[in-house]
Amino acid sequence: MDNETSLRNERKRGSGVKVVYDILRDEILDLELPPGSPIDEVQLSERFGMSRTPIREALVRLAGEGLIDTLPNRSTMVSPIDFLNMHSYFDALVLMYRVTTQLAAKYHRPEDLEVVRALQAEFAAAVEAQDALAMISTNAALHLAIAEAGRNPYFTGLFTRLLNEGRRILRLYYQSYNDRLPRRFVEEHDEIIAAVAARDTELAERLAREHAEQIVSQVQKLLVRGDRLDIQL
Amino acid sequence: MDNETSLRNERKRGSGVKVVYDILRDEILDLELPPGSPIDEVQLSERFGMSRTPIREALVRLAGEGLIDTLPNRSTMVSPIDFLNMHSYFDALVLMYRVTTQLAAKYHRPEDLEVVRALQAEFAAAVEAQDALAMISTNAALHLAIAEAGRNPYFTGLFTRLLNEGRRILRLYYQSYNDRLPRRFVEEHDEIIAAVAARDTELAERLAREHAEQIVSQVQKLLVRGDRLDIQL
DNA sequence: TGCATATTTCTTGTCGACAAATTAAATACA
DNA sequence: TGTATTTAATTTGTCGACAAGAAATATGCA
Repeated sequence: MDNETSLRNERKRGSGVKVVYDILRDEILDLELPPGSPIDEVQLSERFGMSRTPIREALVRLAGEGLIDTLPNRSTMVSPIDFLNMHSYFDALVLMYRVTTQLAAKYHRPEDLEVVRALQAEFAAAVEAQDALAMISTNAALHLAIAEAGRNPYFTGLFTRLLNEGRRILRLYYQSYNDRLPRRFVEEHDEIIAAVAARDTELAERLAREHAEQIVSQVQKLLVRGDRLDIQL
Repeated sequence: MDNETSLRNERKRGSGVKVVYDILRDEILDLELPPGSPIDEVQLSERFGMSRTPIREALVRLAGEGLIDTLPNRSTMVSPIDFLNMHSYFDALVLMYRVTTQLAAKYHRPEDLEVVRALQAEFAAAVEAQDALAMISTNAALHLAIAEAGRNPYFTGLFTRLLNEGRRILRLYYQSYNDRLPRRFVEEHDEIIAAVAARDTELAERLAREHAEQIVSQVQKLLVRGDRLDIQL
């Protein structure tokens, strides 16, 4: 990728770290860098046309979010997906779905709903177009927008992290996303948004819970199928 | 502190970052570095007797946990405590109390309870000795041990962060911790531990919730009092 | 040939120095 | 005297180089 190194001289001071961080983060979440991939600092510094210092800073941040694992004095690699403790993940995901949606119903402002509805339209379009990748990302963006409307940075922070992890997992199985299930998700989204708009916290929470459990059970099915196919990570 | 610089030559490769990180983290949480304090890299590098590189790495990690704020190309400082959005904090704290205790009741193993009971004994001793600082730290350690028994790293991660934040807040008001309220906490802890040991998830969750709300309402009283005293941060 | 030891290679961790951005100080001007 | 502009000083961001630790390779010995 020489268009990255060519940016060497026109780069603003301090922006280098963010660029590297963003690109690597996306590549990890999109599985372009699959779990277990070795991360070589000099290689990256050559690729991005900068010294190892900003690269290392980006890597430290990625490690802080659990996206890469660093073995002291030894290699660093993309974090494996922990299929063994997946139930922990699902527990946390469902709870964050519930609580962020509930808080959104409580604290949202009119302008929040505009963003949410726009993203829901994008999600519906992705479903209509059978674009599984777009479904995954717009779905995450939608639920994150709802969470933002709840205005609790602690929950949105954890939820962001969980949705990112989910992006990696779903990426593995996006082929299986071609049945009619996504249409049901569109309807459920509409119901959730309506409950949020009506400030019905109880209903919003219940719908979010059912929606989340729906997704989880679906993903779990995919995981079981994956295990049978001996997918290794 | 020359005993820190004197470690210059006997330092193991790679340990420098951890040392700086741990020390700064404690100093921030104990309010030895109060919110808003400027963080100077060269000053720290002189203090710890190492170059700016490992110092910066430690600072990046601290920034990742929200303990310091970095202004690009400008100074970096200890993060202020956000009193305006305190309710977000309390919401998250109460929920984590509830969910981690509930999971502990579900998933704990016998050896977990030994650790928990030992920490509860420490907490009781701190209460008996009227040592407010020890109360704060042993209380956090106790609840974190309970959370660990629940075996959900996502929840324990967020809970750790929240308890740390709480350490900073309580530190502000530890003088006010001299009434008989802590004794009640000891009893509540005993009840919670008993419910966890009995694997009564519902009871454990309810007790944890009441316990957490107890603490929150108490801290809120302190905060109101603090505002009246015009404490600035 | 098989195994232990020594050597080389490779990657990371740390360092000192320089350059850019910002703030503080100093100077010029009305 | 007060304000605007220029200059100096301070602090961060980046760089290239070196050293330490671990892995890979080569060497020595039975």
